[in-house]
Amino acid sequence: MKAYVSDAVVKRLPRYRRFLNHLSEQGIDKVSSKQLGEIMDVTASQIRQDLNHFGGFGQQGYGYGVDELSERIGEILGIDKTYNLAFIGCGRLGQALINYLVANEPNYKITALCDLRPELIGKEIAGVKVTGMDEFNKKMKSGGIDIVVLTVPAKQAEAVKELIADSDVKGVWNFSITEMAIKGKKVMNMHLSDSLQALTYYINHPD
Amino acid sequence: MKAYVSDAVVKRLPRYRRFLNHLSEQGIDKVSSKQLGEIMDVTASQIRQDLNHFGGFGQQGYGYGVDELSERIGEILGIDKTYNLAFIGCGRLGQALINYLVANEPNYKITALCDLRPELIGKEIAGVKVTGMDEFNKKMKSGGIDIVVLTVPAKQAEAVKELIADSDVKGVWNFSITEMAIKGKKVMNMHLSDSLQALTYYINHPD
DNA sequence: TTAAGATTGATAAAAAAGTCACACAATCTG
DNA sequence: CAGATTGTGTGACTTTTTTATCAATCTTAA
Repeated sequence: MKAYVSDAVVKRLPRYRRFLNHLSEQGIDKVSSKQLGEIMDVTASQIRQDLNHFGGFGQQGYGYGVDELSERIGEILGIDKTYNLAFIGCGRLGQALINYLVANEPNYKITALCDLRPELIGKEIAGVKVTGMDEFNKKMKSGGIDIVVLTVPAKQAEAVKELIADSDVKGVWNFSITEMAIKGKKVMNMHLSDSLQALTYYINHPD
Repeated sequence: MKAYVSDAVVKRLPRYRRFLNHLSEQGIDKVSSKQLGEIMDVTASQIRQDLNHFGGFGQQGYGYGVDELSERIGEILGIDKTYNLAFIGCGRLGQALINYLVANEPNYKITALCDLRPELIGKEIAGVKVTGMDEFNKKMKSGGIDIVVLTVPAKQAEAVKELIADSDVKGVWNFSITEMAIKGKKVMNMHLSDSLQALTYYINHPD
């Protein structure tokens, strides 16, 4: 078990898992680092080295058990445990993400929802009632929320920064245009349009 | 003008632009690389070196004009020109993205929409009618679509791969779980849940 | 108008981070 | 037992980031 794991490795873990799950769906139950590398377009070396950060999951002369490795990577990521999510902003994007998580990521529990728009307050989404900010603040302060998902305009994102900073929330999945950095909290800034703009660059600069 | 620009630089360009636009909104019209670096938490050197790939946009002894630099970066990215987008999949995520683009990115024109679900076909979103696949195929083949946005389940994503490969589409903004690589097309694989899983890792491994 | 100070554009070089190839004992499969 | 493949380490290599220069030239204030 290595002490430090680089961002590059962490980012690759979910990708390994995705390909492993795909193999599993195809009924394939074992895979060597060489085979997996060919499918994923990375070197066998890198796969073995990445996994080596966390210990040995394979068997010499055999390879890796597809389901087992997927599960182990899940444990490394911590996605075998459950997490309570609070959504700030329940517009189209918020609802799309809720929808997506309910369908694909059962370990992320939708626990609290809020929005400023009166027409959304009181509405039930994925079995959870949308509340206004006052009630939501109380819920945040009473604890138990692990991750906040921010799907609000930049201005409102700024406004809830302090609320998050004062809570025991551990992470923020930030889809707002604002870039967040909150002391003591992990923030994943998504910036969807950045990626569209980068794609646009590449479209205009084919090699 | 340098020949090769690394991915890392391209990815930073939209971020520079975001911060510049934020400064502009605050009424600030000039900024030095040093100041900008402090705000963005990067070194002044990196900013100057990144921009140096594309030519000089600043003035000695003065700094950079905020609006001008933002505009220039926009030109480098190519987002000063307009692009025609086709959406494959008009569920919640598709609609959320359409909504977002209409509000924030006027140069990306929603041109064609399709979905398999009968209840969506015929519906109008952002002034464009959702069609079934047959009609959509025709539209794709007749050309003029620059970017396809994929917001469908993995299975359907696989099915449209060929359609995209045979079209004159230049890029794919892929939100499906499938990882795409299409010869001659630029693909930006989004994989939202990968980032949530990486965030989960960091929550469990605070430093 | 002029001098002082600031800042860019450009280049080079050093440092850090990340990737890859190779090696080989250990040990599993068949 | 033969063949395959992992776990692990090492070193080379590539890519990216950072630091350091310094002439050119702009702004600003006197």
